[in-house]
Amino acid sequence: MAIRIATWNINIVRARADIVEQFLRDSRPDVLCLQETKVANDTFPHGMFDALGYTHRILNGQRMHHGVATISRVPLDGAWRYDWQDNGEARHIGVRLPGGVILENVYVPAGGDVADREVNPKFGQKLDFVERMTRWSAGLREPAVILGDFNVAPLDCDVWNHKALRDVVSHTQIEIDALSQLQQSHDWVDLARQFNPAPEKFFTWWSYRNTDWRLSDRGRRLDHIWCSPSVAKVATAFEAIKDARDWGKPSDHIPQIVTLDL
DNA sequence: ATGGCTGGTAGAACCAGA
Repeated sequence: MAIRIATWNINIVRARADIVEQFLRDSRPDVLCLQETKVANDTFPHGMFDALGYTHRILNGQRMHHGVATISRVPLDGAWRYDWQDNGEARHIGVRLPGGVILENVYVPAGGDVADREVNPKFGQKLDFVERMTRWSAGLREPAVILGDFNVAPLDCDVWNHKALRDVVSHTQIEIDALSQLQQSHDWVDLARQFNPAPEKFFTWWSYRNTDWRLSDRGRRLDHIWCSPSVAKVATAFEAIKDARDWGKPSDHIPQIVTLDL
């Protein structure tokens, strides 16, 4: 059975009703993992998803900040939520897909402005979050997909200008090393790069502050879909919907979709 | 040209995003 799984940092789900609907009508993924929903669970916009047939929803939201949601038109089994910062922020949901593979939807902390945990506690929290994820991942024994906004662009070709960004949070060596440790802990396969190998440039986020984001193309690849080696063997297609960066009032991130023949 | 924008909240000469 083929299942298509999407991830999208939606940057406030209630502000994006029109483009979420456009995406679901056009692309029809089976499962959509959202990050930065920025809405409490009791005010989540359920109606728009029901109307499109996405009747299975697992939420981990909070008012104003962070928040993830896993939304599906196929039944999901189980739900678990990890707090890798141990500070109550809503940044993770795990579910089990039909067929048994688990799906982990994560919003890694952005990490603030300064790449120094002594002067910027948010940067330390980001590194600690990834380190705790790594400990969890090292003990994981079942086939899995882990995806979402990891807020790290690891490769030189994951940013518009490697030299210009090497001291900028999201592309510093210490973050890249932390993400590499996480990846090695389960031999996670980076599906975007399986289908679009380096050194091809590949971005998933462009700042709102570029007046012509497509022309200046100052992007970064912050959003990722990783999977266990056994799952990577049955990944048959990968799409990034770059046009979504121009839809209506857009998110600054674009959706990506993987097809798995489970 | 790393903030030039955006949305939400509060009623800000603000905050966070990354």
